[in-house]
Amino acid sequence: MSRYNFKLTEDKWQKFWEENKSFKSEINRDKKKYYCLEMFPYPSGKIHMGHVRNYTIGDVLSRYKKLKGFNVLHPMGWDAFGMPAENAARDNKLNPEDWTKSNIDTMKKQLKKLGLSIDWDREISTCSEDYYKHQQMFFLELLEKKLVYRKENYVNWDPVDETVLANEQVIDGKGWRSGATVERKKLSQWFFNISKFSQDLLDGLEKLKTWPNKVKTMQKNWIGKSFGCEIEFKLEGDLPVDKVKCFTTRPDTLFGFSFLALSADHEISNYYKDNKDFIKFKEECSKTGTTEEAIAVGEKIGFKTNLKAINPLKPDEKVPVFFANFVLMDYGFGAVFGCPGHDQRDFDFAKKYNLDIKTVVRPADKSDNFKVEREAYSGSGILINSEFLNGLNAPDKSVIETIKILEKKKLGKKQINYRLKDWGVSRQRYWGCPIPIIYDENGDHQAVPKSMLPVKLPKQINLDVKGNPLDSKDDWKEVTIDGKKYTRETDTLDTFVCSSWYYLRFCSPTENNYGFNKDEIDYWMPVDQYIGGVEHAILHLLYSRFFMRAIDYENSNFNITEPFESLFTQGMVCHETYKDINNNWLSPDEVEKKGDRYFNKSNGEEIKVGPSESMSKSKKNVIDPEFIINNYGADSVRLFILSDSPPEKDVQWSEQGMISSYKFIQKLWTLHNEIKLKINDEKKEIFDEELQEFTNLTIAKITNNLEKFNYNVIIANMYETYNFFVNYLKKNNHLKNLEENYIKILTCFSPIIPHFSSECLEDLNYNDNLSWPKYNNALLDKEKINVVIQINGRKRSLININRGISEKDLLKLVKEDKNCEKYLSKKEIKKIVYVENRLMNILINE
RNA sequence: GGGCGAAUGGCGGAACUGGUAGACGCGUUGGACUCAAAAUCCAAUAGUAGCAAUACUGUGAGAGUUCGAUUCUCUCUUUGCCCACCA
Repeated sequence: MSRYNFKLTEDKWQKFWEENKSFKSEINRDKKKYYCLEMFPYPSGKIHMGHVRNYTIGDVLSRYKKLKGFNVLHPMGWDAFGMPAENAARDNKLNPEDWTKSNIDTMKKQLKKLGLSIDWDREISTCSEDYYKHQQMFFLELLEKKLVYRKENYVNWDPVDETVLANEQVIDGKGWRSGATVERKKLSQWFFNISKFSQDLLDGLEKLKTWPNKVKTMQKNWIGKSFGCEIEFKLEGDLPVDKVKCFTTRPDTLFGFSFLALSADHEISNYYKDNKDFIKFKEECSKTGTTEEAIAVGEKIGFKTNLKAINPLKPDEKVPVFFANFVLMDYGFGAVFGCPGHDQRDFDFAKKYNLDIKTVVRPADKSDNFKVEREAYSGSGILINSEFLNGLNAPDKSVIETIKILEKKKLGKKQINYRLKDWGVSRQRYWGCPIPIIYDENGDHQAVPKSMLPVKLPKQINLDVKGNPLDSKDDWKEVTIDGKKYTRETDTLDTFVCSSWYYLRFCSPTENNYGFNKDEIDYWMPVDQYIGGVEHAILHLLYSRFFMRAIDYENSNFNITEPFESLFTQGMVCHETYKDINNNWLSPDEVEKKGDRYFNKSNGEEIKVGPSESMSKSKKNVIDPEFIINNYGADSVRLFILSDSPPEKDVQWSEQGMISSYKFIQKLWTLHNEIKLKINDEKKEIFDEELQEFTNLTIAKITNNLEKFNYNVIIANMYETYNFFVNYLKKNNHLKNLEENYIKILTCFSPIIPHFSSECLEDLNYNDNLSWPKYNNALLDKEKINVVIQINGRKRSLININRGISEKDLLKLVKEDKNCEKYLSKKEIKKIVYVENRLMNILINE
């Protein structure tokens, strides 16, 4: 017998699958479809371990479903637009397209080495004209449906690079590249009206039974529905404004009203734009750190106006009006009614500016003399000091009652508010999908005629300019249509737009007239299982859910509204981090372990070992998958990446673990050859029940664990199976039923280690067309079973009996049992709990 | 500040619907093979006591429900993740 040569075997099968188009998927209405999708990768250069984990999980599922008889769609593509390409191209004097395409080539080869069951004929890339053409059409469609609009909005502006920065590019308030202090700047940008679907997106979550609750909760919070009331406050003062609207969830505390706070961007601020103190105040506001935490914890500051606001329920009561840094312009109406007694933030503000703190809610167990002192009381209770509202239960009853009263008096009305904001999709970047809009000489926008789509990105581009490179590309920017001159929109679309509909494109990747073909969509959609990182729990998934609704809005193309039927979020791949004495990060292959200590390979210095963290280039704690695949083989890598932790949790990369997976494949090969010998044995006469039972149980376990994503347990089942066979074959020969059972076992292993299984099956003259073995439920219950005997709840013995023995007969055996005898003799039995075939608990007097 | 999880040997983790806690792997220890090492194979491995049979303790802490709790309920501790001045 020769050693298992993973290189030859894996190459052979990968070639076989490719040449035979083993994973090609076509509509077949006689079969049930299964659409398995993993989040497509960004072509950053090389695949990383996170990809290996993600795509292995998806591949196991796809292969399993295929064996189960489903018509499986398992595609792969590239999320190919984005900033890294632009940066890398500028740094290396390349073209973003060339950089991206070469990365795709590399990564595609690497992914193929994993032996994934992917239909590569459906490969798509979002940076191809063929893809973004349809995206531009969608954009124009949404524009027609008024789901796209243009408005002014604040952006992070880098004054040195003259460019817009994404939030993650702002580090400590400074631009990541230039180091210049980032400014807020108003720019006119394109928006998708996602907030129109707030309620619908919220309701849709209810239908997603197999999404992790964690993700659903995050989306729910992100949408942020709150029930309350809009109230109009009359203003008095020396300005030509006489009223302002506020949104509140607690109108019932209106008698605790002691100030009104406006956002510094509120329209009333226009009257103060030349006021020196106000300008100073605004500057002060922008100083408090930029991190969200700093803003949340930061000091509350205000600017007092000469205005007075009138309490609508108590017209003789007038309170001061402030501008305050904690009031957000884009939530509610950019104005808050302050009730310091029952809101901590208002309380802090009132303390600082010496405003009244009125108590209008008391806890149920306190008297009406209760007074808010050290901190606001925001719990439930009873309304007090509130005239006609006194005695109401707060907040449940009192809020509804108050709204009724306000509505009757025409002072306000019930309102539901959402935190979800419209999606700004403009990016001042070159490497993205061009927005198909042109501006005429008056600056008015209009759609690029559909016949002129796609608006192609210019191939030649100078990236060494300030701001958006497209802005400087005059020969591209200026167009003449029917003799009229226009200027193109130079903003490109957020890459999240590309990934919001790619799952539709996979269904009909070559459809030329439209983004998808309805027949194909009807057959393949929705995605039955979507798999990816939890970092996309909010934006990507919400945008995709929005996009399905938006495309369907007023069209009704689809029978479905939710794109992803099930969602699985896998954990990250982690590794220890290493630092030398100068606090420089070191990569694992620069480090050598001797005993419990670690040393730098090149100079022998001792290394500090840090905590295990998600693999990242910046911390250098990365393991290159290609290197590992070349060394140990794809099956070993697949085995290891699944073995150590449940797929939804983080997994710790371990060289030891990797080696042991490699060895396991070798051991399986040795076992295979032993089994083959015994299968070819001439004298096959014994039909063994134990083997039959074991195989049946194993199939049951693996099947159930596959269904529940307990992939780590499947690896344990595989080891168990190996151990069983090794011991079993030592004792048993001339087996008639060995071949049949072994083939079933190999089939069960094949989703995890497909190359190895295919090789073994072929070695025994079985072809690839096997189906998933069924297990027999009846056979799961063995004749002879162990029953636990407890005495007063403590395990005292284990008795091997025939299934279904009566309580009486078992008790007899128990009394004879030497372990139980000493506890039971001369003791009175008070009670017996008998769970058939499982356990007997005998209660006695001690 | 708000929300959602998690806590089991030296480590990663198993445990169906409340019914034998610690499957499987790593590590460690001992042994076989070898001139030796690697590889491989065999055995042991929660803790305490014991030669052993066995007994007691044990799933973050404390209570509760139950014949019986890793699993259900309550309180607390620690920890992770997400969101964050959302009116």
